[in-house]
Amino acid sequence: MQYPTTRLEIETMLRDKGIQPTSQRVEVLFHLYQGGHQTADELHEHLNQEFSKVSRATVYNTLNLLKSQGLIGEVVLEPGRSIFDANPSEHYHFYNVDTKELTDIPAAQIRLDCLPGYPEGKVFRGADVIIRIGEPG
Amino acid sequence: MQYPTTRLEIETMLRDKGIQPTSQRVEVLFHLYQGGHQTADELHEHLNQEFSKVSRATVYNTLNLLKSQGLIGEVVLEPGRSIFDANPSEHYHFYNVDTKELTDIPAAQIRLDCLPGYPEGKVFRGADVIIRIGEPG
DNA sequence: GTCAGTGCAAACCCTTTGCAGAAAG
DNA sequence: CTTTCTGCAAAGGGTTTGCACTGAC
Repeated sequence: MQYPTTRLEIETMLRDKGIQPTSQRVEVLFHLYQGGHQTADELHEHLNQEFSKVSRATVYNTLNLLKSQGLIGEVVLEPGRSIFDANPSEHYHFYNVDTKELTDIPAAQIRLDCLPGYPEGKVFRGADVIIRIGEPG
Repeated sequence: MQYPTTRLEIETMLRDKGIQPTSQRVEVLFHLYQGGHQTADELHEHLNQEFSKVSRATVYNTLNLLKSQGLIGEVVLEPGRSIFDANPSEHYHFYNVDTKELTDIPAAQIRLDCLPGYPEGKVFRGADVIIRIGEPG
């Protein structure tokens, strides 16, 4: 998957989705695309280093908006640790428990369909898969 | 997997694990075994209906203790929604998005090993798999 | 009598909300 | 000018912590 790389491309993409491309929204997406996986708070800090001022509330509101529009994803790693993901399409994750690093696994590399089947009459609505890895020993 | 069913069996199990089997701890486990999957708060409420008094703090402390000792598991469904699981062994979950019901999937029914492999030098440390299902349409 | 466990309330963290001011169309 | 967005600060929910009390050995 390839993300828009310039602020202009992001602006266009937002407009296409019917989302007003305010400077804060463009910056949030721009930075999320650079980092790949970031918590709301990390994003907030990065933004306020390179960009004048974005409030925490706006970062959260923007992330929720983008998520509800299917432009980004969210991964819950632990009770209090939620990561936003530049990639909104179906895919899974390695979580390095030593470095706390998160890396993508393409959906095709895991076969969730090798099950007996879903419960009677139910259909697939998506899956969260986090494979924890670490140093041997 | 079969859980201890009586308080006496639970007491014995705790003692075997080197955990002091206080009445609160036994009750927490007893109720978790009955419900299967419960939030800390649900457990706290159930306990205070049938059992004299267990504080929220003790419920949380006990659940964390039991989890750290590998006697129970925890599943994070959403940022603010964490479920404790009577079954601590490797297995996965269906999450019914309509009813919010959680059901177990035996580990053998999903082949996570059908990957190219783990990143260089890393080993498997466990996996969280939540397959969201719902009514068709 | 000593040490571990419990209960309460306050503290904490992350996230959301209400409202006034600012910006966009 | 109207509507939407932003920022701030306050509120919210779930979880943890500090400390005195209770209970187990």
